[in-house]
Amino acid sequence: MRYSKQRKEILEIIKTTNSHPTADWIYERVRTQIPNISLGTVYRNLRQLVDNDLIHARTVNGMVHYDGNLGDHQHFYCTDCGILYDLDLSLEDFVSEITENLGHVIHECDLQFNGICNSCQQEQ
Amino acid sequence: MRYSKQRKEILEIIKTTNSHPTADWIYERVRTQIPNISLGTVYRNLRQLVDNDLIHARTVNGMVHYDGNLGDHQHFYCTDCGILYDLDLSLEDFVSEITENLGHVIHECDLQFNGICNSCQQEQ
DNA sequence: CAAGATAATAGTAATGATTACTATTATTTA
DNA sequence: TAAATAATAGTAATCATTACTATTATCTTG
Ligand SMILES: [Mn+2]
Ligand SMILES: [Mn+2]
Ligand SMILES: [Zn+2]
Ligand SMILES: [Zn+2]
Repeated sequence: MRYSKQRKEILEIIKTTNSHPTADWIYERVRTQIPNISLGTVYRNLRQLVDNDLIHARTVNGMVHYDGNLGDHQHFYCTDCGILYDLDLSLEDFVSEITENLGHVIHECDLQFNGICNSCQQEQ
Repeated sequence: MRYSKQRKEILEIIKTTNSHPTADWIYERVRTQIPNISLGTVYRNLRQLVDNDLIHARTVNGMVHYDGNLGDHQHFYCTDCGILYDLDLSLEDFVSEITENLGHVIHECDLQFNGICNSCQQEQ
């Protein structure tokens, strides 16, 4: 992976913002530094950075949000303002942490594990 | 909400399958019963059924999967075969349940809460 | 420091899932 | 039965993302 100023700038933007920006937001932001950058370049770099595990991607409401925080953490998504908050929870008491300490109201708990299932392991 | 045979058939398909089908899969399936049904009709009905809480929708890998199981449950997504398994976990020991009892290998834990955040509640 | 090798870019076209539109048809209600 | 209107089929439009291509920038190696 070579380092272009486009790639450096995109990575810098994601690393220095904690608002989980979308591709379009990043595109508008990087254009203030590199006005003639292509939207295709932004998407291509985002995919490369995700593939090389330099950033993370997560889909919220059908839109991909990018995350420069690589540490193991969870999120709270507000369906009203659309902010995707970082959470750092012990799994035992995460519900009371959110509702009592942070004061958020939980409408939905979206919990999903990804990995390789039992039957797929048998086949290898 | 009136009841057309298209709507009845779509709901029936989702309620009687536990494989979390996509819009396109449902479209192909319902076409065996109603050959000239429109893809637009499938999408329109899926949205209506979700809005009226008769089915649930969840996005996995950028594709929307529909779920006729309205009970509170979690999922295990296999990145190899793409199967989205239902889980019914007590939150205390869900990891050992998945790894030890079910034999799946967890690569990712995707945990997200949706609701109304503290600051949004203040404004109302 | 060249110079060749090739990864990355800008610009644009294509894709694919979903939504919008419109004239027609089916369902409900009285 | 007939008016009111929700739903439909078919198609066009949208929008995020990906693919393509000729050109440019970066890396490597002598
Ligand atoms: Mn985060
Ligand atoms: Mn399910
Ligand atoms: Zn909020
Ligand atoms: Zn599997």
